[in-house]
Amino acid sequence: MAASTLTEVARLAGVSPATASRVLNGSARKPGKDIAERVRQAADSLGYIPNAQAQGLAKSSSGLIGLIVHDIADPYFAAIARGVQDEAREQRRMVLLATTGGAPAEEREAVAAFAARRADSIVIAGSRSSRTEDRDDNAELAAELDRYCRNGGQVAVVGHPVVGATVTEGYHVVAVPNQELAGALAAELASRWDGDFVIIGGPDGLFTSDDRIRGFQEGLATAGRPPAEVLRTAFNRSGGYDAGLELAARIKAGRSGDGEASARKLCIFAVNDVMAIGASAALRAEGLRIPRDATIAGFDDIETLRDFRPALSTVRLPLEEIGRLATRATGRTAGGSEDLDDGEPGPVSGEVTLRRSTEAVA
Amino acid sequence: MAASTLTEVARLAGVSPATASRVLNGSARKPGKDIAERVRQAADSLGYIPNAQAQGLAKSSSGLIGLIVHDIADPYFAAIARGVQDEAREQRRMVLLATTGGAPAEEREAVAAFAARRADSIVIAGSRSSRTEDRDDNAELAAELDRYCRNGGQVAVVGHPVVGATVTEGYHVVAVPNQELAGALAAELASRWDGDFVIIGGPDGLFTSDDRIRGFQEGLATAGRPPAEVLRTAFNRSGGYDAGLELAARIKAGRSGDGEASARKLCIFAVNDVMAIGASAALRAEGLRIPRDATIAGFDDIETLRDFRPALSTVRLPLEEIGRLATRATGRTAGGSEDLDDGEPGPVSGEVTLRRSTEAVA
DNA sequence: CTGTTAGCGCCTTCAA
DNA sequence: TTGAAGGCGCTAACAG
Repeated sequence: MAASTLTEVARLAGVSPATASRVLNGSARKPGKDIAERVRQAADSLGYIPNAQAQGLAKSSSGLIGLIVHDIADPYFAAIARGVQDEAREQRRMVLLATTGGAPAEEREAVAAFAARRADSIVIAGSRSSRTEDRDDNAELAAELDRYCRNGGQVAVVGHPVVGATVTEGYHVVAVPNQELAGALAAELASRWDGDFVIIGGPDGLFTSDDRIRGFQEGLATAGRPPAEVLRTAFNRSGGYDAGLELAARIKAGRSGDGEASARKLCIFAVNDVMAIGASAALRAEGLRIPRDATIAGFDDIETLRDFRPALSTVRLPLEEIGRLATRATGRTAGGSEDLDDGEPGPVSGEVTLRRSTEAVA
Repeated sequence: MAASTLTEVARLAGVSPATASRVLNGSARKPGKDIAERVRQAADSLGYIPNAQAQGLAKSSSGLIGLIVHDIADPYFAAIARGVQDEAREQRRMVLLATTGGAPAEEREAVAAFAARRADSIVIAGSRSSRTEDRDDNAELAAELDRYCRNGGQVAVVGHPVVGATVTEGYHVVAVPNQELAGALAAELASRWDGDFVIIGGPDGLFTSDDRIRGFQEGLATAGRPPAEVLRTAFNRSGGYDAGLELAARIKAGRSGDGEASARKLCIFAVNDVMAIGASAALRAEGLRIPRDATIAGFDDIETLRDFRPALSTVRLPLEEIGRLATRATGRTAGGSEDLDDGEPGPVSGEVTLRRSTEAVA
């Protein structure tokens, strides 16, 4: 037994499919009140559910919005996804999910899949990368996106534009001031801290990571500090853990050592909270304590991690709002009375949040 | 400029649309090698992307799988979502996401929306509830699901069956042994603990919560312990926090008090990790320490929370696998050579994991 | 092995 | 206001 169709409803109500269609959807012209009622009754007596595929085919628009993330279980992406989902719900659209692990090749695939499903818009939340190994894939991704836009699709990217995209129409970027905020964080830390700084960063070429590193270094420079050493590692908890082990070894060596300058307490900046937590875990595992033996700060202010102790200093990012903004940027319904012609989403703002993990301790 | 169609490709290749279709998809019959090549070239010279909506309409099947969760930003659901997404990817299907906050009315809506999109299957991950206030909505949800199944849809529910569902075909349940595991946890704790137990539970009527409470009580009984008091609160972090405050007050009162039995150290069981973390935060905020002043255990073993200190005793649940199993249960492709006719997914297994938060301390 | 002919379910001109 | 006809892009039966 298949789902009942509009034609069946029409027949039962004794009208033409066209009329039934007009009743059951917000068509421009309104049918007679009496007839409308008959149709509606027929519809739910049959448990009629419109076939969105057919509707989509006919109107060529699907009410679908595609969301691309690295990993939906990563709280950073999960938070953004929540924002996207919320906004989509308000716009009465549905979210299609794709996870790519950050590989541009898979992102390209995802875009193609969304295009195939005729998604009205696509939100890309994962960080862009400029690693040379990804160059070709990035080019293909850009091409795929261009095509998608040229066919009328709307794209919003969180953070950085996709490398090599050439189309401008329908292409939006939700700018995240990673660099400025990292700079502000560095400034704050430098002002209450006279030890050395170390940065735990993601792989070279990851924009988000690179921006935060650059900003932090600038902040240090402005404060008259020398640039911090940068440890490159994976952009996740285990990367943070590895780097943490490395640092723990150094700290211990410096401590038991000959009392050189290296014995000054280290302030660690991990380019995201999850990495910072990993690093903290490693330090702890090596018997070091925060903020006693070293201090540490992260970035993002992930909600789930706020109960950690010592509380993690970080930069608060309105992740949910970012998701919402990205979605909204792609969702302008035609014919708004607004004067502003769908201006780009205002740059989001973050906030340096110092907590216990970077407190100076006697 | 609209996306190019199969017909255009066919024309360019000088063949009929049917032939083009046969080449470009894994049709049963294989066209001539030479002709196939021509079609393929035409296709990607035009940047052809098949219209999934049209394909779906023609084949009445969409390659879509609907996922319903309470909140995608909750790490519990995020983990399950990852499993679903992984499996879907392997099956070359896409995931449609819906979040409902746990309200049966919204779940019903989501099911209807999935049905409209002709999703091949639906995975429901949120806990069922039997609260009387939800009775009507639950009934409607059940009816909607029944209809969906009758129309050939596949449904998998994590945990408990939906209340009132009457159809059996296409209807799968991934059983989670909440009760048994909670019992095992209670047994372990009781064997190394002689203080009082308290349970922080979700609202009355939430199956997952109720099962875990019941199991824990049984475990206590088997160990010859009196039943624990149950505090009802919201099924999330802030619920845990509230209950934690309440308990903190009691502990402090008992401590400074007249040295009655109430001074025995309390062992708290929160029915999920997130609540346990909330409760811990409250205790800490009130100046109490774990496991010194009270001990606490949770349930789920959420990955992101594993770095908390003191490490949280809990019951490990293979969340990702649960998502995968649910998806697989709905995804049997026709014509497998398997002998087993799509048996229900084997019950998942969890594991009691005792860590520092329940350690006895001098 | 290829091409032709019908739809899949709906929307949207057009004419009545 | 309502109905009839055509098409959205593709697949699945038929014929050749």
